[in-house]
Amino acid sequence: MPTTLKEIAEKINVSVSTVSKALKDYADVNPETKKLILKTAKEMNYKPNSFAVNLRTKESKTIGLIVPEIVHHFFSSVIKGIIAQAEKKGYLVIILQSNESYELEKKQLELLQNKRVDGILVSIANGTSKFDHFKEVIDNDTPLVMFDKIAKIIDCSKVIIDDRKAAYEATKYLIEIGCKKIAHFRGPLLPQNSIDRFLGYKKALEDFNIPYDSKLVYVLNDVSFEEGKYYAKKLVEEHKNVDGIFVNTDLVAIGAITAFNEMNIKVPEDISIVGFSNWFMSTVVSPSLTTINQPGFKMGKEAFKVLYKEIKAKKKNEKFRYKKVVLDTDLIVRNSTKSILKS
Amino acid sequence: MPTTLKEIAEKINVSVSTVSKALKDYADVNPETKKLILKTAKEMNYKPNSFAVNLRTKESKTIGLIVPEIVHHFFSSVIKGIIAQAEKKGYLVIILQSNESYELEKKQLELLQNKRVDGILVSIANGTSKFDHFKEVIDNDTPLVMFDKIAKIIDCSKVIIDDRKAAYEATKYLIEIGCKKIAHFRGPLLPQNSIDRFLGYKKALEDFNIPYDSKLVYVLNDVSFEEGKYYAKKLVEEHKNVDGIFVNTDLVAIGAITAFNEMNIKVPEDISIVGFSNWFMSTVVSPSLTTINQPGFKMGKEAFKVLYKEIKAKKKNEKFRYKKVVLDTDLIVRNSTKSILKS
DNA sequence: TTTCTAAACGAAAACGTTTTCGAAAATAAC
DNA sequence: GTTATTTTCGAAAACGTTTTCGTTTAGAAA
Repeated sequence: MPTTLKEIAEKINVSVSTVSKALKDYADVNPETKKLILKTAKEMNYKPNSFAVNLRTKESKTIGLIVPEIVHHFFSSVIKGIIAQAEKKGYLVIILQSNESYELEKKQLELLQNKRVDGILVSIANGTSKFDHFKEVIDNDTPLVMFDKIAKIIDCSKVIIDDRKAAYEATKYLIEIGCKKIAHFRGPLLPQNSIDRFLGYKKALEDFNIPYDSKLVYVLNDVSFEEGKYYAKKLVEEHKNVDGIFVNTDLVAIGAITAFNEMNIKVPEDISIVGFSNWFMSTVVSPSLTTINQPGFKMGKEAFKVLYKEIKAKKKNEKFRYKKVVLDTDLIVRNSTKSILKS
Repeated sequence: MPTTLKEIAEKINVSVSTVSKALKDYADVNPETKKLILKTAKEMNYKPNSFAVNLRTKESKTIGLIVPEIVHHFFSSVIKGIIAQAEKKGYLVIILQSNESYELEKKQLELLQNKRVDGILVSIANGTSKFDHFKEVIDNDTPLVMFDKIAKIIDCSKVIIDDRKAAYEATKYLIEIGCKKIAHFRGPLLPQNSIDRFLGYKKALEDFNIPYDSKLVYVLNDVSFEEGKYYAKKLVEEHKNVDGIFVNTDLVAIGAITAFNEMNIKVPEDISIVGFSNWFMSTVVSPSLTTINQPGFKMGKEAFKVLYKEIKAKKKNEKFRYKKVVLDTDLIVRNSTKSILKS
């Protein structure tokens, strides 16, 4: 049904090659005929058959993206950034979600390679601890860049934040406003981010001569509102005089705030809370949550930019070095923290 | 670099056709040779070149999806549903976002058609009031289904909720718990959903003999937390004894709750509030928000199912009737509403 | 006139698959 | 032994591009 080069060619009695060349602005076609071709192409509403173009050029102007979860403020921000940047460069984005599962992640990675996307963007599932499937992608010569949840062991480009530094800043801030006994709520052991945030917390305590107490570190079973509530209650049962908490994730922090509200413990007067991620809901909760801003949109844009460079380099058979982009985070002070220093 | 049919054929001295047929389980190939072909194909790690397959079969097993906004609890839920269902059927999903802009939506629709996706799923931008670009898609014989934000004027399959009925239920509930003076916060005039929700509100008042007062209906400039706060304050300035509000969207309702909290007006004791959408944050705010659950994930699944049927029908040259799927909503009662009837 | 150059075009291969159709070989029927 | 049928295979076209390379023609140079 759609117009083809052949039909245009027949209509005005030239060859297919000439039509193709005219449309692609080759030099060896008479300006007059070119004009005619362009005109009739428009008249016949010609649109190149992308399947044929893909086959010929061996590229699809499409990339694949795997995220652990789509319904998630941070990841959807990243997705938005990726799509926005990709669109600028004429690329489309196929999105898959691993549901934090290693098996799914692996299968989807194969799926994307079989579809022959030009490149792949991935944030690793919590469930993956083997990384051979990523190696295969790289061996396969498919450009790959990881973002946010990365595998340190895999040699490829990465776009991340400095979790450790950000956690350090958050904890340091609590110390600076006068907190003396600072707890930490963290997620499960696996993802590197959890570890790094914990290490940042610990380092800040050390640097400011606050003794580290492992009993003040709570490892949650999962990152949820309920867990936040539960452990906030547990914390007040088990400890007295805790005046600050650095929480792994906003959602958990909000759970904690809710629990404190219910227990009539005043946030921030009695206890200051700092979250992590700057989810939208943190602006909306009462008191609004002091947190670390994780630049999702920007991370998405940067991730695509890096991938784009790799795709271009591969096309020209150029060598390139893997890049590691570390994005700045910043502390956003809201109403869940307050200085308790006497001035 | 990747293995082709030709390479397999040469290796074991058969023709390309035979290899292809063996891999596709045609009847006219000797079981012995078939076994051999399958074996060597596996050894050589053969993966069909999807570009060539697309060109031959004229389908890409890929659909396009346009949403107004990705960073949005409802839409990301829909996206998740679409991707999940598509994956089951072996389809991939290319996602674009219109940013509520007509121009972008139009351009992206063309983009997807030029990419020759097998079908398109779309939720219409607030900014579009002309619908010719959708007509073109249909004339072009590309399966199209609209969801949530649809164009009544366009004849195609649709998956929606009954906004009017849901709003009716919400308002009816407020009446049943004893509210006598019920305000309504609504979004801008354009999207049909806003209108329908308003009509449901109005109808409920009529049915229960509560006089409709247009001064109690506030038309917000945009759907935001701040607008919710602003109009909540305005409401208490302009009216006394308002004991219930039906709000267009959770986010606005949460803004209103926050404003009431600040003004020391007790929710739900002094005023009951019902939202709309059941965003995740509604479970997390204090008091938690009574609201209408909008089944995003299910809507996504259903939308893909309908599209899939159309794709299949088109492939077999069958006629099909456009389908209209109306999904159930339900009222989720939480702590922002409370009966004020004397028992 | 002949020779050379440049401009303009087209033939054809190639990308890798799918599928039709005819041919060959093997087997069955007679 | 001949004829009919089945089984198995492969040639080739087709999908719609892109791109190389050769050919033609016109004009310039000699």
